[in-house]
Amino acid sequence: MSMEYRYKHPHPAVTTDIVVFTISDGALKLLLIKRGQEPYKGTWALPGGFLEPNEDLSQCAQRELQEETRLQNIYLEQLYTFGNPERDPRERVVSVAYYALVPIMDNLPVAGSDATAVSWYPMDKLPPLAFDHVEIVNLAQKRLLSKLNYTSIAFQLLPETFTLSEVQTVYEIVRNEKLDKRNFRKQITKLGLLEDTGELRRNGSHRPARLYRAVCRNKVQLID
Amino acid sequence: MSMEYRYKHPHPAVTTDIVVFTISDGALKLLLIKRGQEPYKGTWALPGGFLEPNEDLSQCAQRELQEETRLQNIYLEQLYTFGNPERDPRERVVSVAYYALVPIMDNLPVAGSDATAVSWYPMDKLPPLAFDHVEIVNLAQKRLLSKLNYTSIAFQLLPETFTLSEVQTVYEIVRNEKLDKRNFRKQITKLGLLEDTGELRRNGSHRPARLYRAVCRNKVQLID
DNA sequence: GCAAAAGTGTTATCCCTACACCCATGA
DNA sequence: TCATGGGTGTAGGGATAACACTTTTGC
Repeated sequence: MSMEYRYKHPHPAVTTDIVVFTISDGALKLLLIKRGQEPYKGTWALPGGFLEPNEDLSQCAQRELQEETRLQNIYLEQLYTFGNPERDPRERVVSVAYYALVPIMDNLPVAGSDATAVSWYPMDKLPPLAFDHVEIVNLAQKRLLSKLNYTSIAFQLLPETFTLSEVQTVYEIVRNEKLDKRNFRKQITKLGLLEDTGELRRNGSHRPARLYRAVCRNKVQLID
Repeated sequence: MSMEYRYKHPHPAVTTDIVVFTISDGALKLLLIKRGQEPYKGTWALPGGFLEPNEDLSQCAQRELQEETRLQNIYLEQLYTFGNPERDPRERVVSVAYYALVPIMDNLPVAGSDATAVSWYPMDKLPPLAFDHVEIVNLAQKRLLSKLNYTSIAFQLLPETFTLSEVQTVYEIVRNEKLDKRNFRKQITKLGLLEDTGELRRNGSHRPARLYRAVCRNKVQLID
């Protein structure tokens, strides 16, 4: 394809970048991709790419996300749009940033579609990032933290069924503080978002834990 | 200028649209502009326009806002980015929406730079809007309402100095409900955001009201 | 029986809500 | 003196925060 696209006025390129969070090994982690081309070749960066002519912004983010993780039904929300004229050395690029939450899993998928390196990094040990991606990541973390307080977003970081201790762990890791077990359970159950599955999980050599399900896992809602 | 801009891949046009709110005559009002050209010629629309090659997104919004209102130092915040491929019939347009808050004024400026009609509409009597602007306006109103609860954004709708009753009026109009005077005053003063100017405003035939100033009017901050 | 995580209540404090009257002024 | 909006306090109920022991299981 050597076709050219012509416009009477200058048009910036538009991309989406996705901040993909998950929790594993007791830490909040971020999905990064090692760039295979200039600029910033060899530097870690957020997954993302150019907007196709006939897709909506969220479709673009979803497509890019799936190309990197092969994951379906991942929670995805628009974060902010970054348009500093200098943010990409090649040309003017406006990037619509999204963030995504991948549920806790035993085997985190990282298979990239091509030979590029893909890896989960703990938020407190991030490598240097390309472009203005540090800024995007910081904003996403701030948003996640504050949404935890007034929405049911935490369940997007949990699998279909989970124990109350696992919910508490999500809150503790994202907020980076220990919480009181009894108070936490009172609060979280009072919200009416949890349904007891009636099943138990027998884990190690200790009392089994009740398994719960989020009443509406498909939509994040305001609470209180 | 008959110059053409060429790209190897299709690039959408990028615009900003601004949802400009103010309060007057006891109602939340929105600044609208009657379109002078197709598409949607003669229909009311949000102020906004194309991103220039060397300006940041917020600069673009600020510039468009100033061209319509001649106002400086207006609070401006990015809202959301709209990119439905069908949202503009001419070409693919991605619009970064902002919202702006204009303080209560006696003489609201509406002088457009050119001959276009510019007008403030009460939110409960909006005319039909061009493009997807209804959607943008609804989202902005929702955002304003929720930010009122956890930030000091209300002071952006007030002049330099103001009475407690005026603050209460802002809350009542945006939230569309009456509030208890004593409880409101206790809450708002407890936040530590208000500074007593020591001056009084003598208004009508009643006791004069104390005038207050927002401690940090230049930055909107989280409260609680 | 012992280690390890699950589960469970009470009390003191703070915050929110409901509610009604006096004050200072201009006409 | 009257009409108008400005200004003030208290009491009851509900939410929040601090705090420790028993239960169930696997080994």
